[in-house]
Amino acid sequence: MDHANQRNRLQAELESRGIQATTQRMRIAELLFARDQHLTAEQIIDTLAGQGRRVSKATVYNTLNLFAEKGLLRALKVDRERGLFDSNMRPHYHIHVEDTGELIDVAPGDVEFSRLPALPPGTESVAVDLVIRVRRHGS
Amino acid sequence: MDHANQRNRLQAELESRGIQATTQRMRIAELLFARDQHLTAEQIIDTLAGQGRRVSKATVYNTLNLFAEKGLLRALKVDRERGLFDSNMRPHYHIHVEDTGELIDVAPGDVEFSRLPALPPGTESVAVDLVIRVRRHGS
DNA sequence: ATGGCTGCAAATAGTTTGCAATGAG
DNA sequence: CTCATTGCAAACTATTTGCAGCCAT
Repeated sequence: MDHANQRNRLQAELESRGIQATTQRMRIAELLFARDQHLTAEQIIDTLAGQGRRVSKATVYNTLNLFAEKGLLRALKVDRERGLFDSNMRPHYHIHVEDTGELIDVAPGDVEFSRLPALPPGTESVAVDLVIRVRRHGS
Repeated sequence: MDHANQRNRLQAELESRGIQATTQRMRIAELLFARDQHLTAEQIIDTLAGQGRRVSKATVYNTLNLFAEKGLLRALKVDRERGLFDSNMRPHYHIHVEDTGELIDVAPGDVEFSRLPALPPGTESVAVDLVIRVRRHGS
């Protein structure tokens, strides 16, 4: 009962954050949290549709925003055109390959800061977003 | 003739990059390059309008994209809603104050990396975008 | 019954584009 | 004169919202 176990764990996770584990939300959660990944709203809609598990655009967006607000995923804004939702909440960084649009995860251990700026008084750091933009040689 | 000097320098800069220094482009350039700053397209339109130097939305966007393409400014995508155009092309980083939307420049010397990831083979780094997101304590 | 959730379609916001008129060299 | 640029309005895209019906409790 591995799959059912996974579902139960997910459901418990949602409910522990005050999110009702409805059918549609569970479908989205199962897809997103199957592994660390970054997906667009459209990819989620299309993937679910391809599985015969249609969820409306409005519900997908509402759910993604709800999840992000509740700390289950992180909304990324790497390129101008689309938003990404990252199911990996552990600290990590990204490499953005501009030629392909590909977004590669960088393990937190692969980046180290020996110096960081003082923050404005009265504020605390919420996140450190690092995106290394790369391009194929000579393009 | 300091102001005229500044204009001439700007005009030469545009032309050296193959950009015709038209009236509208010069207005936008004078505003943007007066100092290091990040402006939205709307702020530029409104500021120019307030000076009685109306430039159409289409031209503002076309010009900003052209400037960015030619390496005169950098398009930033810090929050989901609006794009920013940064007139400071020197390497630097940002602190984003989430409560206010404010974007603060961080001098390059205030950040130091003691470790960075290997890049995908065949690619070279174009930029390193670092945004430290902060929030007022307890908000 | 009640209140939240879903889906549709319409609305919104930022940005882009087609095209006729205008401007620069 | 010729070609690039401008401005208008319409188009577009991603995302959000109003609201009626639905579902679960």
